[in-house]
Amino acid sequence: MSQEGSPCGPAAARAPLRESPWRASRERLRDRQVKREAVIRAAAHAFNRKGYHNTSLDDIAAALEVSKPTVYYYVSNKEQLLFECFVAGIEPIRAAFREARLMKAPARERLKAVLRHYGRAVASEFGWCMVRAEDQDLAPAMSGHIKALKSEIDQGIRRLLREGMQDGSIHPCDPKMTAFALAGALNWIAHWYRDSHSLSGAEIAEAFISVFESGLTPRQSAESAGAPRHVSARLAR
Amino acid sequence: MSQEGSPCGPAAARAPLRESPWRASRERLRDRQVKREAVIRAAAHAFNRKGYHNTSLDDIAAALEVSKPTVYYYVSNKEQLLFECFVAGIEPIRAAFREARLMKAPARERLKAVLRHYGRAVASEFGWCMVRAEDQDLAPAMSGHIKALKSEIDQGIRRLLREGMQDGSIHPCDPKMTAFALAGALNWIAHWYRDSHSLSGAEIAEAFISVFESGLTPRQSAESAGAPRHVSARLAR
DNA sequence: TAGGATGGCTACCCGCGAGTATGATGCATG
DNA sequence: CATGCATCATACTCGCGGGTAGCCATCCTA
Repeated sequence: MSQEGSPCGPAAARAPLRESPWRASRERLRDRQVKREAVIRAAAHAFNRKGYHNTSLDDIAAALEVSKPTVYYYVSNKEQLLFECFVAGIEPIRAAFREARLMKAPARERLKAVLRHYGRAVASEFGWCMVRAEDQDLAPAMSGHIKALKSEIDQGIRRLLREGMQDGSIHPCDPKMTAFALAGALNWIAHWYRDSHSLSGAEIAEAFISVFESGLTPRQSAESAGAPRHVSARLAR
Repeated sequence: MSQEGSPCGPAAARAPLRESPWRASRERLRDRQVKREAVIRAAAHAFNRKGYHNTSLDDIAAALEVSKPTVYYYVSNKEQLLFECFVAGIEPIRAAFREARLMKAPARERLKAVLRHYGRAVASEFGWCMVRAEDQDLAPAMSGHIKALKSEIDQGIRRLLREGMQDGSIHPCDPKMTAFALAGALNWIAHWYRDSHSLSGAEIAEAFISVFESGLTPRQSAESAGAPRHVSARLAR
């Protein structure tokens, strides 16, 4: 996805047999897919910079140096464009959950692995669209899809939290609220990560995870410097 | 702000002297202020439900059972309406910082106090507007104001974190990233708190704070139930 | 080389919504 | 009663932007 020169697997594999009469048409199909993705990426960038409502399809077309009907040739309407960006943003997170399910490790480690991917996804070029795809902006059908996908993520986090509380790797907590807190913190990355790209998505995720993991209260099992003296563990009330 | 019957101080104080020829005009002025606030609250509610861009001024006028020019009689334009909602949302947080500055307690407690107010503010009727007031949607002037106010909050949190690390009440951490994580989690409340009002803003803030405070990793200084056994402190890497 | 499929452009339609011109009503003052 | 100010409604302008109609170019296939 970093450059357009990434041919999707099957088409590239069958490229050698040039005698097929369908070669050209398959190539065109692949070209079309590449262009379609370019449109979606251009939309994502525009939404990033100016927001969904402040981006016109003329803007997107201009960024691609084509005209508006060309954009409409690849996507049916603006709403679908947002939806595609959303899916592109959220898919890596779903993949992270599938991956985590195969890990044989305590739930806290599996959760951390998911959150790492989550953070990277939010900091990616589709992060903004994923995070900010509002049900208010979309017709009921798409809104339903998006809600379902978001809920899937949310439930996945809650499940990992519950599993962690069972296997003892996670401190007892309210899974719902905790999942909201974790996801919220990570989602919010999309709001401030546009201009200041001083850190990579992975680095941000790592920093956040370390906060989530140990919390604000100092631990006497000092693993860093710090000298909590007159304030030891829990102070008031 | 909870009801319209809250007369601002000075006007109410001078109400007894009815002989003043300016009484009527002052009363009208107060009425005007009350109505203006009603307009702003109506706007906030509409923005809550449908978002800024999907709310027309006709909608707001209809909600107030007046016509559009009436709305324009109290505010100069839509953008200013959003700005007023933003300020109404963020002001309690600024107040919380001022209040915290007077507290004589470890920084972690002062921070918690601020975060409690923060959470309540985000869950308030202006929370959505405060959180979602985009610089992209506003002219440079207002955008600058908003950015400054947001930055003020951010810097305030960072300062409390640093102070906490100095007085030993807060675990060593990167103040910038940690502030982002805290504010992000709380900001995100505005996204899911619209429909499901099962918890109050204060309750949510409390739940979040307990997550931030102790983190996910179980502590052997068990203050809750739970039996972290085979996984004691820090597991891998 | 004809004919169809693919890909693209110019030029348009049209509705929505921000903002306004104009004037009516009512109330206080003189 | 006349004047003036405050308040609000009807009815409008107008530009932006989503979406489309219709036409042209190219290239593959027969």
